[in-house]
Amino acid sequence: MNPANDKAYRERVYEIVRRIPRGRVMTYGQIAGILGEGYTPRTVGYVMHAAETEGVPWQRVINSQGKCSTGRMTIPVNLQQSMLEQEGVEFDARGKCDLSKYEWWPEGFERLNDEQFSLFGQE
DNA sequence: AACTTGACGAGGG
DNA sequence: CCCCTCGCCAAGT
Repeated sequence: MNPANDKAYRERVYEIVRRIPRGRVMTYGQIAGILGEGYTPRTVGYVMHAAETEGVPWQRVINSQGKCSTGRMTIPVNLQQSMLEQEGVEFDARGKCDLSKYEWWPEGFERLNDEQFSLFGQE
């Protein structure tokens, strides 16, 4: 099966992203780690392409260095960064934010198996 | 089918 | 802290 073409595959990523609180962020690798099997930081990044149209707060997902890496694509880095700044996330002059301060972990879900995922969607 | 290019990340120098 | 290499895996050419 082709992960990126599988709706359920993408939904797992979005399900997590939708839960990131305002003013907090998660990294691609972190999400891949939580989902486990079949997910890698790269595929999570790829799935985020379509996030804009899926109604998820895509701006809250950044790279492991605390920077926005949208620059090479259609979305300008400054847009993502300014959206986050509007939520209260502070960046230094080099465009990096303090992950130890803003990184968010969904409570109790350091790693998800199938059973946990079904619970994850419910409040 | 080969080859390049990413919204990535860890590790070494 | 910056730069490079390598592993990763899907897409575009």
